[in-house]
Amino acid sequence: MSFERAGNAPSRSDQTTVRRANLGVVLQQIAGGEPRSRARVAAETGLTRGTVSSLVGELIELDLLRETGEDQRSGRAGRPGLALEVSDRVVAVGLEVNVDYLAVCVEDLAGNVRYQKHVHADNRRSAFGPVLNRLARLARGAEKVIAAEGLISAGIAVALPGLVAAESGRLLRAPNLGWSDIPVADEVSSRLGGVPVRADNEANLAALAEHWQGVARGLDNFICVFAEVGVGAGIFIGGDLFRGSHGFGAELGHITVAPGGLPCQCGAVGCLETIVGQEAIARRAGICEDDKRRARNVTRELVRRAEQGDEAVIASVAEAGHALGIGLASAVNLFDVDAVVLGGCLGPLAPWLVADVREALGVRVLSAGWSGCEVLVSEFGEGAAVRGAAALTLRSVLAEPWLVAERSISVRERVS
Amino acid sequence: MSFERAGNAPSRSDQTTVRRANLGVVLQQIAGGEPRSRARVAAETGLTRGTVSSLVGELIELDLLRETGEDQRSGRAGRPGLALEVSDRVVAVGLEVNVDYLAVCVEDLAGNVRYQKHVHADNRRSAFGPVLNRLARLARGAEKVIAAEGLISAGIAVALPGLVAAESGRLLRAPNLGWSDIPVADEVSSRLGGVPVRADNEANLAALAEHWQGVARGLDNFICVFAEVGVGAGIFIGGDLFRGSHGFGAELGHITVAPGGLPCQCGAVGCLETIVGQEAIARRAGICEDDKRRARNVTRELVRRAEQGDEAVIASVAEAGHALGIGLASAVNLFDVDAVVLGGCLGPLAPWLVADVREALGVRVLSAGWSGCEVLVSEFGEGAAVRGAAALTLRSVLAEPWLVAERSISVRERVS
DNA sequence: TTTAGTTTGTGCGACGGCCATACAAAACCC
DNA sequence: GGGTTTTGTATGGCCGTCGCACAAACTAAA
Repeated sequence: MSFERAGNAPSRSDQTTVRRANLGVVLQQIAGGEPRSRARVAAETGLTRGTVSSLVGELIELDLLRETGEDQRSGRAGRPGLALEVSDRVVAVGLEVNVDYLAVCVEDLAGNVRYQKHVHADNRRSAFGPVLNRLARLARGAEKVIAAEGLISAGIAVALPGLVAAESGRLLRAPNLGWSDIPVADEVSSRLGGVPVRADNEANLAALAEHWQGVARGLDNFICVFAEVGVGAGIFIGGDLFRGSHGFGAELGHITVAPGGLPCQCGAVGCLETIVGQEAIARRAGICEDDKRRARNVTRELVRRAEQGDEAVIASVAEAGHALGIGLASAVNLFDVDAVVLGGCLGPLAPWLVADVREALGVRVLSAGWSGCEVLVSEFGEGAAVRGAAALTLRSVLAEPWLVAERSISVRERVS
Repeated sequence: MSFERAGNAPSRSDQTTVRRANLGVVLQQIAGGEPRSRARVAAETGLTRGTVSSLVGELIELDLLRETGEDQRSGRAGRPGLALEVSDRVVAVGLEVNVDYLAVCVEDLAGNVRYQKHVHADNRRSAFGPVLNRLARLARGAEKVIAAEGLISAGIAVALPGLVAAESGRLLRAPNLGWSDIPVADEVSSRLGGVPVRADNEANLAALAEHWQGVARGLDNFICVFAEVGVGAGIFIGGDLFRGSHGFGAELGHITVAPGGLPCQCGAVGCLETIVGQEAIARRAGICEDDKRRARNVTRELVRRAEQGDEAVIASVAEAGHALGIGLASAVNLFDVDAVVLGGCLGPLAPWLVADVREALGVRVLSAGWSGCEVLVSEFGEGAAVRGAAALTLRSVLAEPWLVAERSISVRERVS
């Protein structure tokens, strides 16, 4: 008790703190745009050319940067600089467990997808053991590719459709999978020989993906709605994922939008999820269980019918858009974000609901007159969450480059 | 364009960065609890005793710390340490403009109120010029006290009932004052001879006060509802005030809780403010304009009648509690905070609405099972916002102690 | 009273980081 | 080809923390 620090006071600094911070600054500077020379990085960051040289040297040593020929700035006087780019050798593995599929991807620091696999599987009523076994098999496939191409894995993360305690990687509750209180990160880790594994909510990771390589690139404050069966959201504040005190934040699906409405699984009444979820839309549109089974993918069926002009579907989707707009307006009034990204099944359905969302936001957002809140549509298909899982690791590499040394050592030990 | 840094990348570090960070760490450590010796600070922060000695020396030089006799740890072996405490000479001035009063306070780093004044004034339809003149007169009174007692002013901040752009200190819109787009910070500053002045929303500052010296001490994540005529909120996330992208966040009053409800001033329908605001409660309780004028203070009248068992009032307040609970549940589902603080007129009315708020939160907060969200009642009366205005400056002194040198120099120049 | 043991605060040299400066290399311009 | 400009590196200086040593001040025990 007597040794705890008051509040969340920042901890002490040190010369190594300085070094680490500057390693991050330089790396992010170079990763954040086109290739740059050392001199340009120095000018942009305020560091000296000499210091940047030293930092870059260390980052090259760590395989995080590489020199790629000359800077293309033809015509100007002076010695040309050597272009520095982010390395294509350091990669991260993303995994995803969802209701009807499993997925892997391997992505490098530059944002290129180096490997990808997506397998259908009805996980609704499977026990977690066999499902995680299959997931681990996918992961080992990815590791084989990584080894074959001589890449360096910086870490593994899993996207999960439910409430996740991000620090421990424990899945607390996933109603749509029927799982509860499962230490997914540890389970996956032990199946892969003890490599460290992280886990997080799919909506959070989808938001991360949108920020990393999606439509929200460059936006530091936005909300990413991620609707499938349930409705989740990932919230970016100040360039970082907002998780709340306990990591249970952003439960947009359980905002009350219809106080006298339908009962929700969560025990309350009139939650957004009872109107906007895939199932809810399908039900209102008169799509029965048989139809769903035949189509295998509810969203695709909805899109098909909407394209054919099915009025019941179009009306149902529009109703979802309206309710979503109301819920989002509350969220925007609270978070004052620059943009809202519609993801998951809302992407394909966007043509029939964006207008309603925009209208509701225009009317209900208090600061609409000062700061318009854009409505963007995700361009990832089902891949947002896996991509985000990889991005989780990649972002932490950029923020804390010095950790790569430790990470890659542990991997090398494992391989040898 | 070519010189902007990618995203919100942290800027470069330096040895001075280290020094400044550690000055803050040491100062906050000492300010955050009972008096401590240098050795104890060293043990708690991880710094060396030597380094702490050096840092403490500089902080004493800046008048931020002082040695107060010996550490009271009788009985233990060894040389006793010299107790270090936060100085009582550095103070901040808080100002407040509200609908029916103006206020000042002078508070020191230890949280003691050194001076305080509260004057009634109907600012509803006054032009801003005369009102700010009166406010400046109050501020000069405070400055006189500061000079007389040999204190050092670290800054001035103003609490305002409306939308404020915190960086510029500009009041964008205050419906209840009838003001819009007024550079309050600059106006007050020029009336005080050019001292730097900041301005912020009253709800934000009330939240700051609750965190600084109120019921939310030690809580890093909470929402402070601040209801008077309008309903605002200040949100603390990770130990800091959350302002959103443009500083227009936390507009809890304009969350939709009754989609088919009453029209709101803001143009939307069914906003929380139409049910929970002072006027709304009074209207439902059947308190007419004459009653209000006679009582001069609507809240006190409501409390009086509720204490006498007036059923219309009690029902109206309970209805407000219910609606507030619904709105807060949405906010808690999004922000996942540890606690909710009821402030402003909700403090006195708490006995007749806390139960309803608690119940609504219990039912509607998704994570209620894992992490109970406490409902706390503010103990500040009308003083929360002024105290918060002072706290705004005091907190920044703790976080950035080295700035005090510059600040106090500018003040000394002004005085001489 | 004396002695040993413990804790505190300070002084000194070392180490590690960045900055300023100087300098060679590699382009462009005339 | 010489002058100019820009890049990248090497060197000495400055600053801040760390580790260590030491005197001061107190407790406990002989």
